[in-house]
Amino acid sequence: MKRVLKNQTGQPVYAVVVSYLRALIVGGELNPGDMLPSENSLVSKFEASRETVRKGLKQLDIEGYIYSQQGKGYFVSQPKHDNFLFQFDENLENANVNFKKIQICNPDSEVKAALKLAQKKKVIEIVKTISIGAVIVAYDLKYLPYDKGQPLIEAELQYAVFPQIAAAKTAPFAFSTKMEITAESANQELATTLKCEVGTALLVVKRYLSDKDCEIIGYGKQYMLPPFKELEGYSGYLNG
Amino acid sequence: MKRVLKNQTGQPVYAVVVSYLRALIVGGELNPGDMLPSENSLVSKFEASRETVRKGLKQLDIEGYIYSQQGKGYFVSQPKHDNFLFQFDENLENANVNFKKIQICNPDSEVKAALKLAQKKKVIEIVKTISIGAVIVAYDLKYLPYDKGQPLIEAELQYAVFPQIAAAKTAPFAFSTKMEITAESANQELATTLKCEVGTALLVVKRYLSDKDCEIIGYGKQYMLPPFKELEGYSGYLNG
DNA sequence: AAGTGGTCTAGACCACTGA
DNA sequence: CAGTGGTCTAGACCACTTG
Repeated sequence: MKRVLKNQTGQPVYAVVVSYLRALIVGGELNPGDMLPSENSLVSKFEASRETVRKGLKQLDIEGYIYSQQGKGYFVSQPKHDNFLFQFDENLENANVNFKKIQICNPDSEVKAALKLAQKKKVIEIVKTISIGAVIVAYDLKYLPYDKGQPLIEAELQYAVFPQIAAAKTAPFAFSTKMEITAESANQELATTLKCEVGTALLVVKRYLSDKDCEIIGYGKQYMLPPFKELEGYSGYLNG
Repeated sequence: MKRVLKNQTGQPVYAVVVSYLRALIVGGELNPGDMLPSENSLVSKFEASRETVRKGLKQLDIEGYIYSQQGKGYFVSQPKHDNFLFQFDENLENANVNFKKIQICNPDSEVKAALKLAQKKKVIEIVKTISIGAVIVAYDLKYLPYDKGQPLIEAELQYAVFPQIAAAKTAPFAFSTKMEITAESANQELATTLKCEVGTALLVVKRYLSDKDCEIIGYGKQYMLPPFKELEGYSGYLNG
């Protein structure tokens, strides 16, 4: 293959390789399952070293466009349009956090199950509401296993966000979270708290925090009042 | 620095570098904001070439543990525990898709707004329900702009999933999706369709498909009946 | 055996940062 | 200025796949 592109723009050579191949894929000239040109032919085309070409191919791999099979070649991936990335802000930006209470209590059956607690163990409950201006948009509950004699540092827990609370117990990278999203009708208590009518459909986000041994270290539940608080996610390619 | 680890396992050298540094981060010896050893000191420690060390550092970058700043060094990232990855299966596995109807119609104001349509333009509406055994768990609506004279290929659209429909109009990688999640109470029509009571809280997923010019090429809305259909997402590290 | 990708090296030059 | 990371090379050896 003859070289087809010059590096006029000051872009690194590997970035030119990326742009060239990504354009073929996004443009539909190369489709899922198709084989890409071999490393060696790209080396000729771009008059670059093999490692440079590989750097570009690695980038496309990271971005999800291609994958490689040793001994065979590089292939265009099946696009994953079912994977969505969400950013869940426990406290919305420009929202006020209204701390309600913090206490040590006996968990109800839901919380006990979520935290996988032994029979008699108590939990720390942290309750707050989130509001925008005068409108209450969410009601937030968090539960942590309570170790006997452990001091209860209200000041630290009041405004802390869930991952911070967990990070206090383990290293910042040593835990993961599972989230469940569902819908519930507001009962009397929720309706009073959120100042909505009984029966209003609420968006519910449950979070389970686990440490690296997969022990559950926290359970949280947030009731969100549409349309004031909803969730947004994104899926897609079109990078670069 | 002296070399600390031998490659006894047959692992590539760069993978040893990754394991070594990741253990420091997950173990809490290196914390967000901390500077990592320089490339050259890792070269000495592992008796590897600079490119090999860089390959390992690149891997940790991809995994979200570290980032680099030219002229300064590598640093431990702030963990992002707010980012969740969801897989939204339009049709659940082991579920039955019950095709309801497909028609060309005038959009109501919601659909017109979602598709950003000109005044008189018509849309294709595709309606189906999803059930598990005898239980209807979701009601699915999709809307596509209708171009005059365009043939309506029912057979192709009946069981197609949204990304497939979109891919027919553009290249497989040339579009992206935005998703909104909210909750709604079942009205009379939804209650009848989903065989639930009026007022039941439903989970609602809206999807907006856009091509690479950011033109909206499809709008979908799915009403999901908890607890039969909900959503699950994951956030976390602990890789490797 | 020929072609593919996977790992690794020893060196080069550059751009950027901070003392 | 010395030290950092960013790009790039020309070659080597290996493991894997296919004819």
